[in-house]
Amino acid sequence: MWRNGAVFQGISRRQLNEVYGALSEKGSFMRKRIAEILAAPEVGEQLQIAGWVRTRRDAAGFSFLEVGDGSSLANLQVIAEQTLANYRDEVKKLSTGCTVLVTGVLQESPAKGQSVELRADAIEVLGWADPESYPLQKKHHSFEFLREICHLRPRTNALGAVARVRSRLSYGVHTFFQERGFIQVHTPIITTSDCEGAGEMFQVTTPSASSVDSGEFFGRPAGLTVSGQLQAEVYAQALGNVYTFGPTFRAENSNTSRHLAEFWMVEPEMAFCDLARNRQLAEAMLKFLLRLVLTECAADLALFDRFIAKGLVAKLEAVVDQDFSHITYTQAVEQLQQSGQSFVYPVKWGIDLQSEHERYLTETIYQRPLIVTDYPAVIKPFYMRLSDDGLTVAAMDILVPGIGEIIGGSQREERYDVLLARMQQAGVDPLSYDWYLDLRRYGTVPHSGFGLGFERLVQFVTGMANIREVIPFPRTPGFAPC
RNA sequence: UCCCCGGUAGCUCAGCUGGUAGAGCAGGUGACUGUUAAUCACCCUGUCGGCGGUUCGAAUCCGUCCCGGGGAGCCA
Repeated sequence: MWRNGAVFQGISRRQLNEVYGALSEKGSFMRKRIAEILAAPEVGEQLQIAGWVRTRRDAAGFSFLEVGDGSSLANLQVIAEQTLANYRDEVKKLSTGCTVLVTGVLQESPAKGQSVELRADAIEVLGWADPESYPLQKKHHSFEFLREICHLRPRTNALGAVARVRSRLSYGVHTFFQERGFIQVHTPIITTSDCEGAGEMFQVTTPSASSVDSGEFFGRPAGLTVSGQLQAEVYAQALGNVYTFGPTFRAENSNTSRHLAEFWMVEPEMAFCDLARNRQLAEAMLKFLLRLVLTECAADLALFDRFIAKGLVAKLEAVVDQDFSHITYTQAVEQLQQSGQSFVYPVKWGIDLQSEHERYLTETIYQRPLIVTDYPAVIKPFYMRLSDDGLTVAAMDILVPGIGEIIGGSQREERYDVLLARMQQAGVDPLSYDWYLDLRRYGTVPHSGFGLGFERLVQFVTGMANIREVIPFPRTPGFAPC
């Protein structure tokens, strides 16, 4: 227990009291997170937990309460004896979803299923959950149903595990880049530049925009960002290596298990960097993140492995251990043509690879993450660097089994004349990208970067089939309940 | 947005070629039990996704809209 002046994990007792204290009607208390208790159980320790009742089972003269507080997948079993003052009136009426504050002593469990359990000295009910109307039951629910109650779904095992893994991955993204000297840049969410080729923009304006002189709040049409790349390039060409990690918006009417209208994207941008190093960084980053969750989220991954995607952990371990395969677009086309596989869309040099092609490459031929580079210039955006052959650009896609494209990136066109010509070919007005051209007029540098769809990463790591389950509050066409 | 499939009790689903509904789980009551998706008995539950049409009669057939799933496009 706490002693005055003690510091726990760098947090002072006063700070912890600010967070956890004074919640109970019986005065302040010091709850211990179940994850901490189970990580280093001390039999005989007097402690307090607070959490949600997962289930209550009655035995002769006492009840079992399974209590979870979200700190871990595992719950703590509470023994509630009938000698408790409120046993008959309250404890016996506890049901799934109720919130309780339990004070007691940790003891060894005589039965199988758990090594320790909390023998309650007092149980305070903080919140009831009427079993007649509480939607969550002690049984499996479909993810489609849970999506309709996304304010309650993080209380389930699977969605809680997703939230913990997602948080860890987010932390890992920052760790990876910060440890390598990358500067985080907060690129704008409201933007007036369309990152060409990145999809439809949501318009941003205000009903009273007409009261602003030009009729546009920002003096020109504005929208929610579809990519932070162009602005990240600005900072890369001042600070060297930068990254941006923030929300991204696409107004596409996409209805798939891999698309959201609002999602999070990780976009590093490196000055003095070519496509090969860009590729290496992307592979290193993915392996770093996978290694992180394999070691730090093992219990949550085990849940996914068992119930969501059999063999998940072995698959992730294999990705960490193996080198990613790398082929050029031209080689990909040849291999698809020679595969003997018949596709709905015939493979021909010059067409973009379709989903069926990408899946066949990564799932059937290579059976591991695959990097495809050097795509035809005609199917890629103007900012990608034109290669010496004049036909291809220094682009790369990283394809993973089950998801398809998880990363898209390129070396950027740093030559003013070539960039200008590519803009004109693409029908992009150079005047509206004058600031972008300035970066090539003054002290231009070869540079590269990529975009990682964060939710697709979480999907890949958790094995969740639908991207709507790996973001807390999914936004899709016709859906944004809270 | 396009193609295919689906929408029936709180949840997961059954309901053949039209005759206005049923199971398991959950919930309630009781019994039993160091239980752990506890067990046993009894009880309760429905605008059959919305609207319109065909028919004596529609959960069932037709049209349309909404929502979900699978695939595609767009992409991350």
